[in-house]
Amino acid sequence: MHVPKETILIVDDEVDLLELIEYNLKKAGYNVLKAENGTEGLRLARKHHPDLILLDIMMPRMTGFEVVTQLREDAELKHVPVLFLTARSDEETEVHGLEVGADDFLPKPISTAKLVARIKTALRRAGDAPDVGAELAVHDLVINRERYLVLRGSKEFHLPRKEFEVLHFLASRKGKVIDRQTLLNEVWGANVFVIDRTVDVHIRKIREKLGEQYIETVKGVGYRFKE
Amino acid sequence: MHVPKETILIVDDEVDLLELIEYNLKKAGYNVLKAENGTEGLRLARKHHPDLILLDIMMPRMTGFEVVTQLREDAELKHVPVLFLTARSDEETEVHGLEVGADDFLPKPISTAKLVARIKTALRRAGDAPDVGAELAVHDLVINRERYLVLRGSKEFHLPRKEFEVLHFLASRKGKVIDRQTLLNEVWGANVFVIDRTVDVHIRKIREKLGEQYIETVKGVGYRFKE
DNA sequence: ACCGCTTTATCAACCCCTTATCAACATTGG
DNA sequence: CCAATGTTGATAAGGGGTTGATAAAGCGGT
Repeated sequence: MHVPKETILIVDDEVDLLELIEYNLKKAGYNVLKAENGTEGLRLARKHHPDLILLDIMMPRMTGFEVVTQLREDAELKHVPVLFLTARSDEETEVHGLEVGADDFLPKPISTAKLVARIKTALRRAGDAPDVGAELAVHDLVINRERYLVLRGSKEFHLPRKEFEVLHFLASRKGKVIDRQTLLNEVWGANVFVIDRTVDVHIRKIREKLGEQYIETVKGVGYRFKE
Repeated sequence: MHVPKETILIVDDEVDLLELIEYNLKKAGYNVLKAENGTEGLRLARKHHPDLILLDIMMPRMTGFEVVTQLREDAELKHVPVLFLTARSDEETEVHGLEVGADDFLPKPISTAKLVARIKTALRRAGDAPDVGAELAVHDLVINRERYLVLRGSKEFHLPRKEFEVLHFLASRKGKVIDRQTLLNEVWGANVFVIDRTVDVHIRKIREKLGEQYIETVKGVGYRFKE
């Protein structure tokens, strides 16, 4: 069994440190992406979906806090663990960092052993989350996330992105009733200005293509993928 | 809407510190369980399923490491977040602690603000994981809130929203008599203009579907879920 | 211009609340 | 002790309003 290496994004404006950490993490077996400021970090995160992000707080133009805030609003990135790495270790900063949605708060400098231990821990936790693999088999369907494709037997269904994401989200939590707001938060991303009637339309489109037998309406509450 | 407070188990052999932390966490709104050694801590954990465990490492008879190892082998407790809290802050100990399955590693002493921030973060992450505690088993019924359905054996009952909420509220307080006004406040929400005869009708609907054997009328007072 | 996402509009279903009536039981006056 | 009356809950039924389904059109990007 070959385990693909996890990818870690490091964002720090001190280039020397950036390269030192990169060296150490690569030696520990990770893929590494680098960014020298928050804007670039966000861009790389959205493009490559790293498994974890190491983030400096004090950076020109955009602080680490702002980066995390933006990450947490993005449906695709909201569950990526973020570790703050900074020389500023005053209490207020730390508390604020954790509250804004970071997963850990590490002093700078930090030994490689400690850093790797913290990274492993964060990745392990993220692995506990309902993060399904590339394929999700449910009922007589196979939902393949890599190929954006749904299979029933040998028949292929090509769903557009949002429809696919909605189906995938419901199927990955089959049995559970999901309310529209949760769907909007998880599939569309937080504070995106979208009316929740939109969800109905996507549900209907999915039912048109796959049939009525999968998604059940729970009036006044939400939708559920039948068990 | 009622939000049950999270329960935190503290395990430390220094009684003074135990009580100090207890005081601070209670003030922050948590339920607190205390244990003065690892064995007792494990016993309490298995009995009460706390939402988070604060664990000292250096304790007589059983170290924190051993406690975590045992916790991680228990299916019911393997996902409960564990925060180590200790005066020993040498690197080897910390790395080992994280590797053995702890979620965080905090120096002792620590300010209340930092401690609470770390606790919140750990609980938030745990909340992302699948939630097992959403089921309420009572009599021969299983009331599953996240699936919004009631099971008796293999038979499923789909109750509309209000009926479900009423049943769930009564069942979660089985034995207690609940008067109509309380039901209206808790299920319908405060300051909603609804006549309390409405409650009767919903009770009747529930009885029609599930039978008479669950909800008992206490004349002049309210309703009670039979024990 | 096509395609996918979102909104809007209309319609149908059904849930929730009310109302009305009846039954059970308690209370009061004779 | 009994009848009359009041109180309280059970039951049946209907209307109003909320909610979801559906069709269709607008919109923005590729």
